[in-house]
Amino acid sequence: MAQFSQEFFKTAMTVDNVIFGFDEADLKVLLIKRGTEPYTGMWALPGDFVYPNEDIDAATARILEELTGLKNVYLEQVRTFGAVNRHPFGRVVSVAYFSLVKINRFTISPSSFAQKAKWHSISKLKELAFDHNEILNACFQTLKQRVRVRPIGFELLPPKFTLTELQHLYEAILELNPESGLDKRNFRKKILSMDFIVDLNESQEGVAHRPARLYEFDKNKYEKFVAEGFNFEL
Amino acid sequence: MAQFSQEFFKTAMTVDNVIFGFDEADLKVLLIKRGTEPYTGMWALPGDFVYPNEDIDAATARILEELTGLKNVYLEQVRTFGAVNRHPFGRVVSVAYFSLVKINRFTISPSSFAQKAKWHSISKLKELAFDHNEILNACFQTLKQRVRVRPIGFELLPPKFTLTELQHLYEAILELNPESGLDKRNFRKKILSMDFIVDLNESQEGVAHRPARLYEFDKNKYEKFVAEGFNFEL
DNA sequence: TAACTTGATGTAAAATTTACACAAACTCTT
DNA sequence: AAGAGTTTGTGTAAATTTTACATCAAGTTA
Repeated sequence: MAQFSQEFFKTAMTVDNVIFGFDEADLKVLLIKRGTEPYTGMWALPGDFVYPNEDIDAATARILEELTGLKNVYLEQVRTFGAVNRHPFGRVVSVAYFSLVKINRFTISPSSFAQKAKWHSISKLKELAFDHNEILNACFQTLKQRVRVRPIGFELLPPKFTLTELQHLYEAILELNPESGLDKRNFRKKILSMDFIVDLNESQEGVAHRPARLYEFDKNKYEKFVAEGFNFEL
Repeated sequence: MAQFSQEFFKTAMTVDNVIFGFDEADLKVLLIKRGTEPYTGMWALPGDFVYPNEDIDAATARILEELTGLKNVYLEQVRTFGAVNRHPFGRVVSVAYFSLVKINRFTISPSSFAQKAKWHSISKLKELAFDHNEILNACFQTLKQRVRVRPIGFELLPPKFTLTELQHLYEAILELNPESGLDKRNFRKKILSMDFIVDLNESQEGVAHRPARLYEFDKNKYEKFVAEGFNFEL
């Protein structure tokens, strides 16, 4: 084993956060336009250095709050990227996270460090700064897996949602094309068999067709079922 | 965003590796007895600093090879632990990996950095150095999930194995007690329906009972099936 | 009031999962 | 060499889950 030595204390840590949002029928990612070297002017994941006295999770929550104003957001660590030459200015190791936000519940903070920030459809991404394409992709794959086995999709929807919205969300995340998509009746059967998705006895208003019923995700009920051995699976 | 500054280049990176092995009926972890400060004399995960010009994956492979002599081992990154005070000597961020080895295919290297290394049953672990209990636990949970959905259990078995051995392996990893365990006939039915687990037409020798047939995992066949859309699931 | 759009709903067939018990093959002991 | 001891290997029926599929209902707009 290497001797304990100051020689090893020369790495910089960053976090990069893949912020997912869902808008109508599209899964989106919030990217910033870089205002500083390197990769100035390119789109990149929002991220920052981890401060010396800051936990890594906290750094991620911090940049998310700076950018969106949101606290208590769903956040999950995915993987750490530390290839020797991934950053042109030195050894910079980045811990990747993804987070799930309700896209219409906030406006991107203008006072933010980002020169410019914008939602991008996941299906139309260009080349990003650093190894951010790779990071984004790893986070997307993890989201795909998680969403089938944990009830986290709701984090992307408004508190009251219709079953069609929920279905479209899953189809977007799982990249199911319209017709190999999920069967409407079977989807609803499965969802409604989960008693923590509760019918609010309210309807949509102002739509030019039969209004859909509204539902909400009851987290407390969900946790109670889990404690009794229930296992979410889509 | 913080200005780019040398102030951030003061972190040390380590890797810690949860090396799993399977012996008879028990899932085990290879731990070392620490010979240096801090936590001298305590059991810990094998790990080391990441060198300035070394990729993180490579550092993990290096310490694994130093300790076991093995190359080309199954290795998976799990999560990064970076709580501010996790290391008493400074900011040390650790990337956790697990690896799967065939426990009888090597002897622990005496020329290793470890004062002493020993296999420990996963079910009887004491207190470990640093946050290594937490790390070990995270890796074990990840293994539990992975093993149901990827054919990695074979990495822990000799190249030729019996179906009973395979079943015991799964029971150990999934922590199924003998009788809520897997049904023998159903387990074999499922395994044998996967055509990449091939009957070698050989039998055990020297056992004091009916000898079992030997099988092997055919990775090429498996990958062919995957390419055709097959999805492993136990 | 007719046309348009999306919402809501049930059933039968197919596939998968579960539960379960006994004869076969080998070694060891006497 | 016969019997005891131990683990291997195998099939079927019932229960459950998954799949495929079409029509009427409830609103708005022209």
